Amino acid sequence: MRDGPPRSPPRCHPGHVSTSTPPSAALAVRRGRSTREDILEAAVQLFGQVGYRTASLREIASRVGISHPGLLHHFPSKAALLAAVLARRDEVDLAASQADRAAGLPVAEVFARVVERNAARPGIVELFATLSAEATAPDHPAHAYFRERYTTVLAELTADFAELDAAGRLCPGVTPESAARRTVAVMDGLQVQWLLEADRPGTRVDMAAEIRAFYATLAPDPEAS
Amino acid sequence: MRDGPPRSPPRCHPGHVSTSTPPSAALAVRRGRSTREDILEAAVQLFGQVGYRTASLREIASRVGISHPGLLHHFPSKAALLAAVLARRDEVDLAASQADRAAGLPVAEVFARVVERNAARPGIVELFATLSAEATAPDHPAHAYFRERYTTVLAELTADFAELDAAGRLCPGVTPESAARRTVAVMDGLQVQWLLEADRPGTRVDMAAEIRAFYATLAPDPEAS
DNA sequence: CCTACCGATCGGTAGG
DNA sequence: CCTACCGATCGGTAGG
Repeated sequence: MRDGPPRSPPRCHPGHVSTSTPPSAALAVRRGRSTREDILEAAVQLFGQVGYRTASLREIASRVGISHPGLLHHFPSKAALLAAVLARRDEVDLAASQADRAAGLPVAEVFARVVERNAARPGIVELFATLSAEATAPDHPAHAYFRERYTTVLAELTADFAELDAAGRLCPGVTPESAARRTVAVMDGLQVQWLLEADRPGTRVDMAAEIRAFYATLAPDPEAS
Repeated sequence: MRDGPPRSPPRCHPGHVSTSTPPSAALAVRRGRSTREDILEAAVQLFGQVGYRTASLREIASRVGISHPGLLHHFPSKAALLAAVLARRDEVDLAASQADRAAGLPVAEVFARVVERNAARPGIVELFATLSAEATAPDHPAHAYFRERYTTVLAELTADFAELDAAGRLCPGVTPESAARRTVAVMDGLQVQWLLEADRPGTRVDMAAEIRAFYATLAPDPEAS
């Protein structure tokens, strides 16, 4: 039985390849773009599709158009590549969320936008859904990362809900910590449903809408009534 | 780098090994118990710990005390073993839930008990959390299984919530389908948090309590107020 | 960045 | 249920 990912030709980025590109330019097709970036992007995709452990450096390298020792020239080991992928995601996501927060958006909206951005990039959702389950194993190279990530996110969210609670806007009977856990859980769980429905676009969950509706049951929008 | 599971001696079942067992009986230690059962149990554990793709037949076989071709005598392929594991779980879980329903327990309690049973068997939780994320890939051998599973569970739960809704007991603004999706999502998401907290028992999520509290925000218990 | 190679491990089969 | 083996694939290294 074959379980691996289907082989695909090296991926190119939109705008980097045009029909007028002469065949002789094929080898230079990545010119002007860092190989490191290409590797990171391909790694996000494959880690997301098959998980970290099943993904092979050879497959990632081939999608970028280099050999696998070539890849190891940029990242000294498979675990180092994973770490770089995770660090990159954190940078990008954190920056976007902080911008939203700085713009004065309510916490509920900041979260809904995170989900909205995710829904536009299935590869990222696959990556985190697959990895967070895989990294549940204590000897997984991303185990510490995900533990810290969840601890941090839960603490931040708990603080946000505690603020709402102090303002009397948290539903009675719901503790800030419980609200935080549930919010993270709903986000994670909806992603699995969403991924499983990838091939029936019509009936797919609208993750952002669900999150907004869910949030409203925890801390009703004061302007809504 | 080594990513695989730590090697462990063949597992024995409580009650099957006593300190008075003579060393010469070691090879016959499985007598009286079906090898098939032992294989299934070991497979649940390893699939849960490292995922289906990373788990090896050799490791499972060695935990049972047989060779890997010996394992293939009982299950003709790795995918067949996975199918058997999933079928077994469905049998057991379905029977327990139907008994609870037949006993007249409200839907909320039936679900809380599913979670309670899960919390007592970390291996099963690991199995489903890991597999459901892994099986998100369309070419995974359990992809169809999990698609059907989610479709079925969501449909059943939606029907349950529609009944509550008809009785006027569903929170306003929440559709039965949305309530179902959220319930499943919270269960799945809490499991990931719970698994990541495996080594700090004190602060671990109480999954069943969270589910009960969550459910109460969707369809408040009429006797509670 | 390459070719060439290493030891290890994989699922499955042959043949008993 | 076993030993012995298969072709394929893995992460990483040597050496350039």
